[in-house]
Amino acid sequence: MRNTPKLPTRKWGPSLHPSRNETPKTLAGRVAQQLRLDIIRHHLEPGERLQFEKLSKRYDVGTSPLREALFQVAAQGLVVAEDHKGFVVAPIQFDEMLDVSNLRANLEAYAIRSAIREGREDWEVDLLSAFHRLKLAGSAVSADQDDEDLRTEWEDRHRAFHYALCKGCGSPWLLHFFDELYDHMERYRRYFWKYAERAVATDHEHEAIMKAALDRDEERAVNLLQAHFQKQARLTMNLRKKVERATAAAS
Amino acid sequence: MRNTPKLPTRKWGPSLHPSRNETPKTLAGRVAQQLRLDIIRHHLEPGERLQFEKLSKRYDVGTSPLREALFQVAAQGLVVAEDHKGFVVAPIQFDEMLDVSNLRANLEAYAIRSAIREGREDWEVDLLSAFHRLKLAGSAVSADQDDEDLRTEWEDRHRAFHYALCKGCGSPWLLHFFDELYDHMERYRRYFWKYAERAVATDHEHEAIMKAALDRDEERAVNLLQAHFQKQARLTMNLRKKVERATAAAS
DNA sequence: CAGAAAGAGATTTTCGAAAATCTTGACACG
DNA sequence: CGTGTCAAGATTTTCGAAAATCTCTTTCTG
Repeated sequence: MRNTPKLPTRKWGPSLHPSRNETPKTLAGRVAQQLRLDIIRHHLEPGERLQFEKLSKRYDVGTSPLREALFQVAAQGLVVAEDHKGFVVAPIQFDEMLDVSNLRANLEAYAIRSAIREGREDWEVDLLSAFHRLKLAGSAVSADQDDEDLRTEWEDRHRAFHYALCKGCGSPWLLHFFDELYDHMERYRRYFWKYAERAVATDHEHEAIMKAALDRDEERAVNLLQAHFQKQARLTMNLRKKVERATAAAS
Repeated sequence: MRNTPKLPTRKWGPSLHPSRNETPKTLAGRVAQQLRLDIIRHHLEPGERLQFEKLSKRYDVGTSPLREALFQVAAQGLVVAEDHKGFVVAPIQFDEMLDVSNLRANLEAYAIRSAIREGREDWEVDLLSAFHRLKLAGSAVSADQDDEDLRTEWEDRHRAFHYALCKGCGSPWLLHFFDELYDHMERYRRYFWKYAERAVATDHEHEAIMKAALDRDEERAVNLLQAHFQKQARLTMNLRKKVERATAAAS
């Protein structure tokens, strides 16, 4: 045993979404996180130009960390960068939303299959508790449909539930892609809050999926999941028409 | 028609892998590209520390563009960043390689299904020509198995072939993930050149997949594709043992 | 001798200004 | 009237040095 190389903290996998883990210790990292949230929650408008002077003031940082943050978020697609022309908040595009949704459906179906085959005990436990947390948030939201914070809490738990579903698959790369896609999905979903009627009840769908997963019934679980996504897609299509009518009428 | 908003250059989708499109106009972008290549082609060792002074000299740039480049590549997972401790070339890890391979198998299967259903004429044409280019490179390589440039040319065309296979699916996000994963895969494959016997003939496998795709035979195409990946996975497992024996013997 | 504290040196991170590039609008020309 | 050129202003990109953080060795203490 010559030289014991100091063991790395994380096991392996892509260097992962910095956002959901812990708060970064550098300015750049923290700004990147804030930027992500501001975009997902529409505190920055889709298509808005992100000028350095403005952002510098807004986040109270110099150009270097700002620039680094912007690149981090750009790599994820939430902002788009053009050389020598600066950065722009990614536009809202329905086609992209459907693309993201379809990919998620495929990815999660794949994940759930692996999880059902290989998921260990703690996967089941986590999944169960994630569902209950989601359910609680769900009833809170339906009690007061316009409370922003409640809604945000529900969003977080909804993400956590789907994440828990996938987690058992044991594929860091898949979970990484999950995070990236979910950020976009959440952004789109929040966009629609402005236009849509609220709170489509989906608790029982989630419950059914979870039960199938815990029963280790691969086909049933995947079918329910696919149906879950297809329903979302249908709703999206309807909203699309609605929104397009609304914006057309406004001009 | 009040104000015609100037039409954006790219249609939609994630702001995509800057690497394969065109050379960036900023220093940071160019350095990022170079960095990617240097890592994929093992001009920078796995696990190697990337210090600013060294890299500054190597690429002849200041800290700002270097830092930005590093973040771009880190977002892709080819380098890992740790706050206040700098950047490191992502280590080689067999488990991760299998993960990447499995995900690719799933993603490409999904893509090929969509492509077969929705792919237009130009998809078929591109696929056919990509295959021929691959085949030519293949025979060049088998004629001289140790020529680095030939090998690199083959790699590029191999990527192009798989890309062409997926391209018809019309999902920018999927193609984005494809690029990211393929970079890692290529890196691993090149890593094994050092240890493995060369040039496993796979032309006929590629040809069979392509034919099935052009016949629009979904099931056949997907099955062949899966088999293609499984074969790779088996080879990888064997190599893994080999390499581990080799490195164990060396210490 | 083990373990904590402190300081020097190395390295990363951030800042502010200089350089490079893009945009806009005025002006000249066909 | 449309088109191309040029300069001024706005904005992004890059540089080099200052500030902050980490690492490693030494020293001190129990």
